Amino acid sequence: MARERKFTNPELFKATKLLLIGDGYDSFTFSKLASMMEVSRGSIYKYYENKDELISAFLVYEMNRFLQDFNELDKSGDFKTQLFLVIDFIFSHSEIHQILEIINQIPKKSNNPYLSNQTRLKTYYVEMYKQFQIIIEQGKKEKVIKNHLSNAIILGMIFQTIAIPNHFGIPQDQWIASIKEILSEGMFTKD
Amino acid sequence: MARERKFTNPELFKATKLLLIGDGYDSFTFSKLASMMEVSRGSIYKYYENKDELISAFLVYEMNRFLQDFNELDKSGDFKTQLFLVIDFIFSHSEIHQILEIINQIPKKSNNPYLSNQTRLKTYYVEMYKQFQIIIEQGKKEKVIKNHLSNAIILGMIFQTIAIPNHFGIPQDQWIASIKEILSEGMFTKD
DNA sequence: TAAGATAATGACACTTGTGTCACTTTGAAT
DNA sequence: ATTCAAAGTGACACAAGTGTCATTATCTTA
Repeated sequence: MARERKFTNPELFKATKLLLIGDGYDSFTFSKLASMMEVSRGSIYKYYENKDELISAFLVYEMNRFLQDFNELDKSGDFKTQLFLVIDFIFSHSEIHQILEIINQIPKKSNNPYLSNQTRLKTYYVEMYKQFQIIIEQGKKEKVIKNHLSNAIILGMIFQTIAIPNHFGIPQDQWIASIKEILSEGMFTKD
Repeated sequence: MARERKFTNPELFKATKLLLIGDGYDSFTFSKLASMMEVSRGSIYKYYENKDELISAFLVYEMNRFLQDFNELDKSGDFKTQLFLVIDFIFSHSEIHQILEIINQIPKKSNNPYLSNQTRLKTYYVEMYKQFQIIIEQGKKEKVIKNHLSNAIILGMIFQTIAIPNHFGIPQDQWIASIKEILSEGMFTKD
């Protein structure tokens, strides 16, 4: 017994993603979003009180999907296969790097009373880290990964590499192959 | 036969750097800068037409200093020593990563007639790349660096690593040592 | 087909930043 | 001491984003 909605939440998030990845957090405005959705700006306020609330909800949505996809990865196979599978996975979800950066750009306000999206985001973050830690620990146990390297640096290196700008347009598969090689064996020749 | 200035250019750039590195390009405003310098906003307009012009000038200034410092590095010693010297250097100038990112955030306008700061910035960028390329090429000639890895990816890996967030507060020297090790020998144990 | 619940709209008041400029202040040179 | 060029100021008009809300539109169901 009500009017039909002109847009769904997933549609909203799709447009949000485009704007966020294209222009970044600061340039994101309800005006742009509304005109992209061909909807009045006021209507968005019916569902989200402001920019930060919408973006938080969007990030939760994205992280959720990311973790879900990650959990569906094939967990069989030896460690090396699994590590490379994970690297491929991260590359095929390369927006995750920008998304994680946006999380830190949302100003922390002490407004929401109970479990706000902000807190939930942190939970997801920790959850993601745990998942990766498990794999790394396994690698160390199997003595494939050097034991004296901290998990933090290994995780950091893997995540950071997806953000390396490919200025010279090297083909994606060659690019990824090189990264895998450097991460595992380094850039030096064997002596 | 004129009044004394309340602030010098280097002072202006110092404050600019603080604001840019702290809050990023988008949040940078003349208001904040003026209040940080304890000067009226209008006075800054005496020297720079707008935010973009000031930031361009600042970036030129910073890149200049960076390249100058870089050129003063000890160029003797074998390749490995030199590479590690460069990595140490980049880490001790870790703001360079954020500065390079800001360059891409300045909107490109077709206003300035001749050699604008924007073009000069590109020149510096290319210049910097050349300097590093030379070292890498030498490494390849000396057969220390694997020949089949593209310079782009080697440079990218080195630069990107300085931006890895050290969430767990691992001591700087241990952190850098790990990065050097991974970059050169990888994270896998020798089989 | 009329009711009424919900969706959407657009105008309003407010905030923050921008760029300009007539005016005031300052201090070195005469 | 006076002059005056350059430095500095703050008010003004404008632009763009924000959040609100009375009003209008649309769809379902009874």
